[in-house]
Amino acid sequence: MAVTIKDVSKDAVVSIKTVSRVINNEANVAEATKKKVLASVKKLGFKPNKSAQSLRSKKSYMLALLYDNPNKSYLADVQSGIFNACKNTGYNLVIQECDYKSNKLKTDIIKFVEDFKIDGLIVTPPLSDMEDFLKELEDHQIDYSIIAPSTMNPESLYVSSNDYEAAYALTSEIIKHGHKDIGFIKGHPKHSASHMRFNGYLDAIKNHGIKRNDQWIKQGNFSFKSGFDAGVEIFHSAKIPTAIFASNDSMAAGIMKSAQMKGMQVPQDLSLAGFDDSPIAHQLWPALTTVKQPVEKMAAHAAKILIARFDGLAEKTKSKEFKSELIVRESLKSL
Amino acid sequence: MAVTIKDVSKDAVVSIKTVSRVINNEANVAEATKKKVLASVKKLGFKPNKSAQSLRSKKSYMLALLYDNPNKSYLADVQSGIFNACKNTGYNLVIQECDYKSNKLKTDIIKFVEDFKIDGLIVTPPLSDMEDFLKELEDHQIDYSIIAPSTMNPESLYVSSNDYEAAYALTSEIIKHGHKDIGFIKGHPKHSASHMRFNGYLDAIKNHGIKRNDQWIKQGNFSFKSGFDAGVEIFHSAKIPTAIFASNDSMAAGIMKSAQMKGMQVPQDLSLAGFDDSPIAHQLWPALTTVKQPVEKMAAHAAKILIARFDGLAEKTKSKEFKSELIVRESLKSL
DNA sequence: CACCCCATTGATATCGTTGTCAAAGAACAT
DNA sequence: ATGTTCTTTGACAACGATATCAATGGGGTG
Repeated sequence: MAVTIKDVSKDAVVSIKTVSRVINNEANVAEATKKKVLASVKKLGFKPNKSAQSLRSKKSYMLALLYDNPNKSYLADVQSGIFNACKNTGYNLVIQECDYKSNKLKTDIIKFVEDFKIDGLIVTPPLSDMEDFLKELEDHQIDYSIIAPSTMNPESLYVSSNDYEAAYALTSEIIKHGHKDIGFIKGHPKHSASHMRFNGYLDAIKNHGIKRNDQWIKQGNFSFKSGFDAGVEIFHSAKIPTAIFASNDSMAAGIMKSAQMKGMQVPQDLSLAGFDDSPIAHQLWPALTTVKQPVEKMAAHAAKILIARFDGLAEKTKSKEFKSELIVRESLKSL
Repeated sequence: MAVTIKDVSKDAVVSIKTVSRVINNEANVAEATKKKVLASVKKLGFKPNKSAQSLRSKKSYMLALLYDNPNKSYLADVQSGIFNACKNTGYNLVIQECDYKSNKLKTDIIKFVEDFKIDGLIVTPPLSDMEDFLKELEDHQIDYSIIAPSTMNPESLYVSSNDYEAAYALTSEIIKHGHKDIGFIKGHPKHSASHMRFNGYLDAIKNHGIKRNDQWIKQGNFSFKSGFDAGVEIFHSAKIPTAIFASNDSMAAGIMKSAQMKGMQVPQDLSLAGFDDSPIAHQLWPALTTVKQPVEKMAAHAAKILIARFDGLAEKTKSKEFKSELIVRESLKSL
């Protein structure tokens, strides 16, 4: 039989309520009492029973990760980060796959949260970009923390990355390698990251005096196939760019394939850049020049600020922007 | 305030215990009573409170997925399968990352299970191959279900795949394409799948009258780098095989890179095959010939048999072997 | 010195289920 | 008719925490 609060109270010769006060860090407990109780807790190896706590306090100690993103490596990183943040906090994570296109999305999620008494949500793109969805959560007083928000509302909890700057930097790097004819493959239109990356690209070429050529700018959706298709289209045009910047690595891989099928060599005939530094980026040959976001750290922080809010420590941990890192690999060549 | 068992008992005019009996499908409830109660449950939208159930019944309704596997796409698939199986069962999943090399592994996991009162474990390779670890679980009477066991103990719960046969079939397919000089890259030695795949390869070449050439057989560990290194070694030898079968896709990608860096073309100069059908398999060019396992379905089944055991339905859902599927793509060429 | 206030502590009710055990009634055997 | 067994049902305790509210006592105030 496990150790209960009762055992501790006996051992420390105080009431169970006092033990409860100590383990919940409540105010108004004499320092001496606190020490005594903590000693007993340690001695007996007491761990509060989650079910009993939940039952009485109406909290589940469960966070849920909402996602609708086919990128498995991204999902794995996000999860991993959240798990690390949850460690030793008493909170646990459940994963909830969603369909952002479903018109039942809102009601389904509300129901899910209420059924499981989820304490808070961690929302990833593209759900994080759906204003009406977030509004609905607020209307139901559901706490949430956003990874990659589209607008940085100072009152909401979020972690963001500097996609615009990173795309600007990567584009500048490509230009620095002597390229002037640079294509761009846009990401999924529902992800705000797509627009930030695109704007970074646009501003970078503009500031370097390069004119935008819409023949080389294609709409993709972050999938390999959309990259491949975009490549086929671009390589069909009269003049072919010397470099292409795809909004993520999968699409860059698609372009690489379409280029190679056309008999072009990367990077000799075409330089290529992606975004995300997913596993494929370095497993391709040539390996992709790309941008690495600290996804795990971001996810961990998203979880931390959410938990901090529950525990009334909102002051200490705040929303934050994370910096990405440029990774230059073989797929980018100087002209 | 949510609907409780008390509300239902009032509405159906029975005792709360009888409601409890009905929702737990206990025996010895008159058919008429059962109907009456179920009607009230539906009418009021009653959902048992998990915390209260857990507290009283000493069950957490939580399964844990144990893994120590760098393959993110595999992890995502396994998870996804388990989540699907959990849906509507009342069970939830928590993920636990492990370090199979840690000497604290056993005690850590036991502690984890006891702290969180985990009802059952789903164990993936390479943990599933550690006999002593599994023994320890049994000694502590912890229920578990294995994905890809090394030995199929009829008394334990498991889902397996026919790695041997699949490797045999794939090797035969390579031979059918006219290849006689076929290299092989072994997987991580701690994964039983590695040996099954290797044996499939060995038996296939033997039965086709091909002699084993140990210069073309290299030890890998499922990582891209180990594949790359193996490729470098092989291509360094006097005679180079016309085809290489790597025990997974990442290693095949590594070989592809090392081949291309040597100026060899795949599949013109070298045919290549992988295993797993991970995302990279079709994002490479040429796309990899490989073997696809129904990982999601397997994981779902692993969860199902575990839950069935808890619910005393062990008879209906049993351990099972799943069949893999050969996927022939561009990387394999006829000589 | 009497009074009040506030910090500290504890007795007990409570959360929403399941477990125990006994009672009531039906069914069957003698 | 009586005793026995089995099925069905309910009253109440119990799980292990937190919440409420009252009791206690030390310190400050007039």
